[in-house]
Amino acid sequence: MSKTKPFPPTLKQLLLKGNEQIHPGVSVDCVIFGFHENVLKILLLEVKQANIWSLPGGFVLKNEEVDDAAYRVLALRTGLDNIFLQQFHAFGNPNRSDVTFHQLKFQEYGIKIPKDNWLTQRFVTVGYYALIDFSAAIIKADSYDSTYAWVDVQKIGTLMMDHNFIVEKALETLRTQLAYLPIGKNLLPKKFTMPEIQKLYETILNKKLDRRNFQRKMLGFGIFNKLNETRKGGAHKAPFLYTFNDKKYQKALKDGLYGSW
Amino acid sequence: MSKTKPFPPTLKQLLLKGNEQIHPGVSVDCVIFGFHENVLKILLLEVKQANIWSLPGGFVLKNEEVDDAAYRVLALRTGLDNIFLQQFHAFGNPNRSDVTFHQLKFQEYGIKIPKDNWLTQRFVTVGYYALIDFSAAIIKADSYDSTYAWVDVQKIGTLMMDHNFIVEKALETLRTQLAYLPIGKNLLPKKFTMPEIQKLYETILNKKLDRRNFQRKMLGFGIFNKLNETRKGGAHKAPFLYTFNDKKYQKALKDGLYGSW
DNA sequence: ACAAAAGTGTTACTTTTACACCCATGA
DNA sequence: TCATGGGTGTAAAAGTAACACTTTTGT
Repeated sequence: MSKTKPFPPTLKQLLLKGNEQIHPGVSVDCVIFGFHENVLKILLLEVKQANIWSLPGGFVLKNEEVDDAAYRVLALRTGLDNIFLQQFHAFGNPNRSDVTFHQLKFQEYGIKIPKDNWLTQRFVTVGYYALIDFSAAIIKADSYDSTYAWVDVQKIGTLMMDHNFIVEKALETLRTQLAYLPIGKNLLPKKFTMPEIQKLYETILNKKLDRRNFQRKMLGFGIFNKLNETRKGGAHKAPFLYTFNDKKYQKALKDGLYGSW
Repeated sequence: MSKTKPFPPTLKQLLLKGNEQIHPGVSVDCVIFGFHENVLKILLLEVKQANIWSLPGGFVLKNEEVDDAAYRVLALRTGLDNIFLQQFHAFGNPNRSDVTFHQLKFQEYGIKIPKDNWLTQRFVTVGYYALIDFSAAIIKADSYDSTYAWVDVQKIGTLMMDHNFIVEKALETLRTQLAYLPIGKNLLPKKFTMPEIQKLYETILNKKLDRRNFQRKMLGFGIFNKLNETRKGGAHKAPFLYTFNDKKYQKALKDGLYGSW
């Protein structure tokens, strides 16, 4: 500890009185996906003092719906509201506790967290994944003064605690749901091209798809509007732009893309 | 209160010291499916004093994996071990608290639960569903002296708190997973006939299926062994018996039944 | 012998896959 | 003018859906 910063009252309050406002033993963690330059990325925060990266997460307030806690975290971090956010799994490993994380955080202020403080107990965390429009998000690091980064899902290093596992599970869920949910709306800008959404699907599935069959299938879902504009840019024919047909998109979200059986 | 029973020390301990052993604010609830006489049923417990039915559930111990808590509840209730048990959703409504339930329970012993006791706070519950062989289960009601019943999923009345919602969600999950998981192994006896498993599928999907197409599809999965025995009984041709091919079943559980994409 | 339900196969239809040629764009 | 990548259509293959007659069993 080179220098001890003044302990912010809010942090102190968190430590001593947090348990009065915070639902005990439960947290939320968000795997926030964005798609940028044809790469699927997730938003990570760095715990500077601990020199380790983690998922954006937070506590659940007493009297707060757990889903709302996740929305709160998402809005706090991205400035975005009204987003595709989906719970995918609860993680209940008995070793999941943020002891090291919190100790390092508070250590910075010359504070040692007392034994048996509510903060150091095991937290069961509920995992959510969000699909956001990369270009619309304005990321904020948190009061714990972390920094952030968008990291290619293919190149994620070692994360805090079981966060790598959580990301894996989120990806797995996303892959599964791709088959029956209209993914893309929130990951892509309003107007997008077929090659763009195809790239998105290929990235998520980690697999090349046939251009023509992909387009036929996608259009077959009937959830797109074809615009009379093209996106110029490359040394090739300019692809058409599409938007999601909101009404049909909402229906597909509810009913799924296939009936099966 | 006609007569107050002696307050059992274990219950008293639960009230006063439970928070020392129990992970705060989190519980598990199990939707236990069984298939009997061609009807899909779930196991419900009656809270006698409250005259209301509920899902079998329980607390999570400190240092206990949440999944293990669900296994514990399942084993406690059914005597069964090594069962298909799957987490499907966490329920975090801020109103979910067992206040009435617990009050009525303790009232029976002439005890009023103090305000702010750990028992009466909101619990976030993690929902699990299990598929069990109805004929193999030996059901135990719990120390809270409830009684139990297997109830047709089509005829479930009003349950405690949000338990109806939990059951709905479990059914929905089961329906979705039917498309890519080999359901049936745990719901059916070791040997079963095509008409039996078809009935099971029809019940879960709430839809009639074509006998011939169903059989072709099922057998196409390659996870059954056809036996040289038939099940006699009705005034009609005796259907053949099948068993699951364990090796291929396990593989299908892991990889799913289709590849898609 | 009759009613009830199971065994079995074929044909039409739909969906998926594989594949090739032409066209607009920017360098 | 050329390289790049997008637009488009068709034929073969696989999978799904629809459908009828025969067989076994118990009464």
